Amino acid sequence: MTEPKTPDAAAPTGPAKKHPRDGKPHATIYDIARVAGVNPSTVSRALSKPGRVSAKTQKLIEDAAAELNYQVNPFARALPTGRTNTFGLIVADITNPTFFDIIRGAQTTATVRDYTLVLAESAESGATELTAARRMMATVDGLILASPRMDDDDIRVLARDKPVVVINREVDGVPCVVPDVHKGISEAVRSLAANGHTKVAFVAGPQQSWMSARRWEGVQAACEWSRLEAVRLESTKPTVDGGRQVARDVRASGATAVLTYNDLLAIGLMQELQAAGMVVPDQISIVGFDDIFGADFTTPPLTTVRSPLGECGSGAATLLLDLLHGTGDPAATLRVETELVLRGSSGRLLPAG
Amino acid sequence: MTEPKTPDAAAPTGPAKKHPRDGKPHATIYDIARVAGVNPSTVSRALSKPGRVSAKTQKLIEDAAAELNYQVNPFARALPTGRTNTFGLIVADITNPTFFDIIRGAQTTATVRDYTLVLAESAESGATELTAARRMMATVDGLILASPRMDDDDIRVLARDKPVVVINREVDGVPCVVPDVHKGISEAVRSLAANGHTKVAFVAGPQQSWMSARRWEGVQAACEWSRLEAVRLESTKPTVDGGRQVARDVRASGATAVLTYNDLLAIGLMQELQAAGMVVPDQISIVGFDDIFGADFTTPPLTTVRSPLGECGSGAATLLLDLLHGTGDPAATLRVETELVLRGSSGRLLPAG
DNA sequence: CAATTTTTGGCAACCGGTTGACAAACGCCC
DNA sequence: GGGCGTTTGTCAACCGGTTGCCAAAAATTG
Repeated sequence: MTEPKTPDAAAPTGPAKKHPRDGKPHATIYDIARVAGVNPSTVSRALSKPGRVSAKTQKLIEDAAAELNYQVNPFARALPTGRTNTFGLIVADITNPTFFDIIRGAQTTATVRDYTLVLAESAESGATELTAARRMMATVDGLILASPRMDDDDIRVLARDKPVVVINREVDGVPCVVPDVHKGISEAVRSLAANGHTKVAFVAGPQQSWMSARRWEGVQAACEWSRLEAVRLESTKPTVDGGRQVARDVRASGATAVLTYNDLLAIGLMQELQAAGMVVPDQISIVGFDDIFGADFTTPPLTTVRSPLGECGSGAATLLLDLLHGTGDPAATLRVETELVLRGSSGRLLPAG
Repeated sequence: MTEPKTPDAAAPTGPAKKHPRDGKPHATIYDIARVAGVNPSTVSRALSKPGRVSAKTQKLIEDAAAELNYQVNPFARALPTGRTNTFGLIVADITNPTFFDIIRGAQTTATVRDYTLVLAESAESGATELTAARRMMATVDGLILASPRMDDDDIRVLARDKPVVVINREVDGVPCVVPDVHKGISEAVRSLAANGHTKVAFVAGPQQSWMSARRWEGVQAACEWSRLEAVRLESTKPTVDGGRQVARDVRASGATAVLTYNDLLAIGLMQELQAAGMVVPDQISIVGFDDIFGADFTTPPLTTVRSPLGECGSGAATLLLDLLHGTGDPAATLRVETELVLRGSSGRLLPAG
């Protein structure tokens, strides 16, 4: 490049390769071997293969390691073995609180099982997601995809390389964690029917969302069973803002109860309807999905079909870790139960007046 | 351990070392070298040192790499160089939405600058935090500590090893990103004074929280300036639940306006006071801190002193990355501005009646 | 006490890149 | 065409662990 040639002017603070920043380089197994008076390979075994060396040398080595306060170099270990004790989690959108709980669940399980979590997001784009996934694949032992936007086939290709677990979607041949919408939705619809509602609107989520399709199916089925009329409305995006925007369609639909693809839509919708002077739930009932953080901050607090998101995250992590350790079914689907959380935003319809 | 001795029963699916799961092992620079008819080191240079090889061989090598769809092995690269293109972020509590925005900001910046973010949490414990930090240090190029709970000295020790940036706290000699509470708080207190309040309570956060101390100082100073009385109340924990618990102390204090250490406390407090029949803001004004996600879901929506958390996250990441690339001041403090977000939970005190 | 089995530790190759030193090849000028 | 400086590519050592194989040492047995 355009660098001056004077060699001694090159390194200002001179971060000599190995020395992290200041003083001494980190201790290696060779240092330990020297201190303990044994061979490096013996140190390696003492530190990773329990029972392979005699108790005496074990102690010798451990003492030396402690003295030098040795820490394994994860890269040196990963290079020959391929194991990193790390797994990746890719979410569609970090902005979306749905994923907060999933992240938390996965993170917790990771820590407990002595793994490290690496996080990435796909910005709701299948292409970005695939890129992120590919990049991650190189550094992790396995991957969790939460609400993936990429094709089934892409997922399967990834899964051939290393264990992959999918959340909120079912992909043939890949282990999945999916909330079973049935119970929660039928509870919700039955509750609405019992409160005198006859026409229910469903505000759908993104087109590519597998989950949105399942929820609409569930709503249709439950409405049919309870002999309610169900109409589907589209949203522009699955956010609070999207909820506000769909408000006029909701009013135009003539439905007296609304289920939305997720809580954010429900919250935005409720805000907009209230701003227009409607009273919730007297004039319209609103039911969300997921029971995200903050769903009970609203007035009235939001009735919602709870998906145990934290459980999804930790369940997926457990599935993955089991897979990594050889136990666990490589094509198991973990179904978690949904349930209605009845709060104030749904209830009996008051006669107009 | 208690493992059976039969050696051939050990590997059920027998994952042959290198082969990820199924077929062929990944391509290496040696493979590329063979295909392109050059030396491996030439391949290495072509792929990482732009301009070091001739355009002709460059192309030759790139084609071969594309054909074999080569991906560098990050471990092999990290081993000699020590660089990983990864940095860590440790937050006190993933449950706490304050950190959501910080995570998001950091993550975004990381992606833009082609870094990977590794996440960990400390469960609000200084000891856990230090352990997590130590563990991470080995695998990352740098570290961001958000609202750290460990000692200043521990932080400085870490910072000697690799670049560290701290959010929400000031540590001498370590680059920090801190919201400057002054502007936001004085706006808030002035607004309260203008609305006829004379006695203000501050609900404090965790003892070890540097930020809580700064906020209390800020409130005291601003109250003095506006000639309001300020009292300090303690909370058990900085959560919605903690907010509920502190409600009786708040009533007992006789204050007509409350500032809380964070929004969660404010939300919990408001819920509890409303449940007890008090009207917000007619009987009591409530002001939170941070403007977290969901702060505007409440009724009335929460007035709060906004800290630009996303900006903190991205700012810290930028600081760190600059440090890693040699630019950037190793002891700079980035101050971000706070501001009052006036919503419905604060206002004029109505005469009792 | 010798013979045999089991432990235990050492040797050396390997994982897949990076990099300093050096030599061959090249372009340029007189 | 010889002398000189610059590219460009090669060699070989190295990063720090892991692991198969073997021999020495220790424990067990007849």
